[in-house]
Amino acid sequence: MKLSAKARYGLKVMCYLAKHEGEGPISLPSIAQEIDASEKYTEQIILALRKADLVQATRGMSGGYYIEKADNISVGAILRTLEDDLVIVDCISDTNLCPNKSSCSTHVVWENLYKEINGFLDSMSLTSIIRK
Amino acid sequence: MKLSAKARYGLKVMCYLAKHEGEGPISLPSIAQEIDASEKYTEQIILALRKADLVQATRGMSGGYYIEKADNISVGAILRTLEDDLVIVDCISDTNLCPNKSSCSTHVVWENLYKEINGFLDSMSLTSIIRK
DNA sequence: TATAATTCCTACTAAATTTGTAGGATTTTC
DNA sequence: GAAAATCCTACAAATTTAGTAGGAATTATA
Repeated sequence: MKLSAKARYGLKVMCYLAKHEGEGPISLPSIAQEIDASEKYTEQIILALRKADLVQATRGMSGGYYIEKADNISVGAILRTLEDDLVIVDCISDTNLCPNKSSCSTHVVWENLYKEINGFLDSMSLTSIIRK
Repeated sequence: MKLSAKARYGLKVMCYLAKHEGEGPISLPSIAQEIDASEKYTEQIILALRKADLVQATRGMSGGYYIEKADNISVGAILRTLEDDLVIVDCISDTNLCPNKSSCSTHVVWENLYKEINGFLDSMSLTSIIRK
């Protein structure tokens, strides 16, 4: 039940971009340096975030990455894209895996824990966590 | 952020034992069959639970495992013993890892998420989840 | 129009962790 | 003393995570 490095770095990236919202694109080297990871690794993380439409990019010289509305981006949305939808136990997403779903005492626990985690993380926006 | 098989099987074991509280010791082969895992693997899981004092055992012929007070055992306590204390990110337990703890926007998120998860799981007793 | 700085995309490798197996020691009942 | 059980530790296989690498495509600017 450890959070992946991808998710940890990813949220750092998003915080950094959120702090500089409206200042134009920020280049990969700057971001990688800020979060203290290699450029190549950082790139992969941002790629995922961009494909989930949480980050915007402009290519070419003087391009880079930026965030559009930090206030509308929840921590939950970020972690779900980097952490396999935050599915903590497969049986809650793939119902075929759990034929006796209704009679299983543990299934209820996983399902409620899943909701708890997601509810909590969705209640936090990027802006809310950077101003503290 | 996946729960380990150990934790999943472990909670199943505990539910099974809780359902038979007061009926005397239940042998490893019975438990392994119930949760659909090998005896050797099940044994390791129960060993951990016993060392955490969540399960009692009697050795020798006609021995086995049993639970004392299912009502006093929280799901949180079970998962913490099988899941590295439910520490989702190392910086929340090993403070040396996070020198800039106070200025780090993400640290607060992990810390609160940790509290949220533990609080939720601690609020559920074994008995509460098996009668449903 | 060439060049440099940038993002985009995919494949692969190394390290770490998880999952599960195995073997034998110890204890207790009958 | 034999059988049935728990106890304990070491190890192997499988899976996942973390990180590296290389090159294609795009764009500003000199």
